[in-house]
Amino acid sequence: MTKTDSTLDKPIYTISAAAKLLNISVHTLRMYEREGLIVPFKKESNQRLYSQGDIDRINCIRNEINESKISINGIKTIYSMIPCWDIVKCTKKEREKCGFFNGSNLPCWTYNHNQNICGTKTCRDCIVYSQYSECNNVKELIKSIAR
Amino acid sequence: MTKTDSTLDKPIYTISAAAKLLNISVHTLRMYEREGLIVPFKKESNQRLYSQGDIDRINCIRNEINESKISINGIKTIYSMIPCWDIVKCTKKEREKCGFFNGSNLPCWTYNHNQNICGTKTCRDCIVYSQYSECNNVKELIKSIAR
DNA sequence: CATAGTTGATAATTATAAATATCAACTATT
DNA sequence: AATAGTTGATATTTATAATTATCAACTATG
Repeated sequence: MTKTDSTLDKPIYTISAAAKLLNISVHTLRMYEREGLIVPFKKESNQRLYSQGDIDRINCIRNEINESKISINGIKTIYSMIPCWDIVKCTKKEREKCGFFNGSNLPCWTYNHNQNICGTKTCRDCIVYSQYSECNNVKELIKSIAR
Repeated sequence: MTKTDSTLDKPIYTISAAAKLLNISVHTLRMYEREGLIVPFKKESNQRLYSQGDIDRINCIRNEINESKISINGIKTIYSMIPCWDIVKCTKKEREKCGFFNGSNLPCWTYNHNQNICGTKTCRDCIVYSQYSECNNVKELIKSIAR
C-alpha cells in the first residue's frame, strides 16, 4: 500500500470537521449514511470519523445530486449496479444464494450479507466500497466486466 | 414475429389518447420525449403516435419516478448503462469510435450515432430500445454480459 | 468536572424537479 | 370550411426531495 493510500483511508475528521470541509450540515452527513451512500468509520463509542477518501467520495455524491440532478434513490440504484460479484470473484454458487446479486436495487454495502462470501467483513474495508464505487464511474466498471 | 409482438409495436394512440390511458397530461408526455426517455412514432406530419409497448414503457418510467423516487436524470443515467454494444454486437473498433460507448451518461438512443454501427437506423426500431430497456431491469442486463 | 461536540429522532424549512397551464400557429378529419 | 386535436415554446403551479433546525441525552477531552 502506498503512503497516499493510507493517508486517504485514515479516519481523522469528526463529523463537524467533515461538515465544515464539505460546507454542509452534520445532519446531511448522517442522512447520507442512513440512506446508505456512505459508511464512515465508527469508534467504539459510536462516534463517526471521516477520512480524506470519505470527503472525496461525498464531494462526488454531492456533485451528482446538485449538478447532475440525480436523486439519492437514483444514486442508490446506480450503486446497486456495481458488479461486486465480479470484483470480489464470487463463485456461481455464492451468487445463487446472494440476495444482493439476486435483485437488490440498493448498494451492496447496505445489504446484510453475512450468509455469503463477504461474511462479517466490514464493508468500509472492502475494495468494492473503497475503490470501486465512484458514483460517476459505474458505467466504466460495467464495461470492464464484459466478455 | 408473433401476433403479440406486432400488436405491442403498432403505433395506434394519439398523444391525447395515450395521456388519457396513462392519466397524465400531453405536456408530460412531450417532456419525457424531450428528456430522451421515450421515442414515439412520428407520422410524416410530425404527429406522435404511441403503441401499447410505449404505454407499458411509460408506466414503468412513471413507477420509477413516483414510487422508487428516481429523478428523470437518474433514469437517464441508468439507461446509459444498458450495454447496447453487447446487445448489437459492436466490434472493438466500432466501440473505439463510438461517443456513446466512450462516456455518455445519456441513453444511447439520444446519442447521434450515424457515424457508428447504428448508422441511420431509427432507434425506436432498435432492439436495444424496444426490447432491452425496461427501466427497472438494467441490473439483469449487466449480469447477463459478465464473463 | 466542565465545555464542546456528539448521538438519534422528530419537525420545519427550502429548493427545485415534475407536472400543468397558456398561447398562437399548424394539421387531421368529417 | 369548420371543429377538434396537434405542434412547440414559455410561464406557472404543485409536489416533494433535500436540507436544516431543534431537542434532550450522552460522550470526548483538556
